[in-house]
Amino acid sequence: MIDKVIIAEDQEFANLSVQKTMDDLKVKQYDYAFYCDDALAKIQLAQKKGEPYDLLITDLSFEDDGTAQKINDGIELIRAVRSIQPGILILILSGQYRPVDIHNLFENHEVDAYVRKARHDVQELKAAMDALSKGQRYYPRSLAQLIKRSNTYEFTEFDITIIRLLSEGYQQNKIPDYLKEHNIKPSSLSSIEKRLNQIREELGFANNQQLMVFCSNAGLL
Amino acid sequence: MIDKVIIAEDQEFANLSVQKTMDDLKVKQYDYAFYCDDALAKIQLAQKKGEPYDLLITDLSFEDDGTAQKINDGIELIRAVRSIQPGILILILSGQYRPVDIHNLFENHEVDAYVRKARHDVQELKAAMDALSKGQRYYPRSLAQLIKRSNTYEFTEFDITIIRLLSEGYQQNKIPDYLKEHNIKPSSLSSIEKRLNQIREELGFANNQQLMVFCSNAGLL
DNA sequence: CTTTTTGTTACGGTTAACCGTAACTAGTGG
DNA sequence: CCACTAGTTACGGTTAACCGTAACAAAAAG
Repeated sequence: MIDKVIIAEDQEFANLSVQKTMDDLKVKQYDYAFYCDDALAKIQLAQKKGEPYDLLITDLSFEDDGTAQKINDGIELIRAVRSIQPGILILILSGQYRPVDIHNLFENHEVDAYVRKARHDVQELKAAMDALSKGQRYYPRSLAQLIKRSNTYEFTEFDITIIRLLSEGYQQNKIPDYLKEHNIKPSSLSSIEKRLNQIREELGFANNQQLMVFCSNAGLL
Repeated sequence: MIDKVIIAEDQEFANLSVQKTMDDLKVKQYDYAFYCDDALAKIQLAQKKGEPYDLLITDLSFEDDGTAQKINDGIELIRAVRSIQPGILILILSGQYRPVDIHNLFENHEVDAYVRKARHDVQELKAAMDALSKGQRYYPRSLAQLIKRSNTYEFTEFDITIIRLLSEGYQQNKIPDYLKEHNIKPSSLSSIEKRLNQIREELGFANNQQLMVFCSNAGLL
């Protein structure tokens, strides 16, 4: 059973509605936080007291307002939480498609459920909670399809570096210098050209501009 | 006074919380819709009955689920509503920065208030409602700054066409053919080159890839 | 230690993109 | 009707990007 829940969500609208849903579901105890740091602190404290949370419901993107925070991102929060309480259930509640991030979460089995802030999100959340309480995971299949479709291709760290540099206005023939300075393994112009060529071919893109837009939309940059 | 409100918001979480806020603010009557078409129909009906809404609270992006809809976008909804009830107040409630869209809304004075789904959105919404009931507009200044910063440059329709074609993988020297086919006025390769050059210069970009990412982030494509 | 495989780099030819200049066109105003 | 201006187009030279091939290096397999 899921008796104790912590909600990390910076949007007040969403936070409130999730709380209300917890009421509807008769969850015995839940707390909420608007900042990752606060959520992490509460989880840590509960853990020390021997009354750990069963489930973390968290957004992926947190907005930076004035107050300085150590953690300002859902992914980082998840990693931090997993390091202090590996067994906690994690439910992602996110508004944006961030195919790359989500793909990683899927791959590493770091999360147990995913609910999008979308048309029937309340029902989705209830269904997810139901699945979790039965020991199941919960991924809407629409999401799984999206991931597959938009991220068949596996970008390496090297790829992302190149693409990032291009998106910052670097010229291809100046990238080798940058790579050498930063001790990145393949650093020749040939390697860069070959890699870009391969990526374009596999994704069926005609030019780099198309690739850039794709990566931008996928949240790679 | 704002006595009668219609809420158009597809996210159930947000819709619920807005309703709750209307309760808190003692708004006499409010209705809600999860689809643009539904919202528009309600506005039309109320208008005919001689009991028009004072305020429309709407999201900008609506998700396409199975059900076919005539209107599937906040901007379109606003235009449609304005055409049948020009005097209605409009409050945007949006999660994403869409600099281009928002910039247009600002420019054309089509909206009366803007609230972002973010950290203190409930207070923001209450403050916006307060301003509106006093006959004022409500734009958070953080947003105004963002607009200015990210959209100094004014893209023409021609610019956007070119950029769109490039983002779809068109080669520059094939774009003239496309333009001629579609009877778009400047159609020579020279014009395209010159325009791109000018845009890059004004925005301080070194290559097209950088421009593409910028346009993608600005929501131009 | 050799062979094979895999990956990286170097080089040259080709194509596309870039950039300046000049010719041409259309619209404006005298 | 003739300048004048702004915008468009045509052209040629330069640079960057693309692409194939072969040499080379490093790791894996024999």
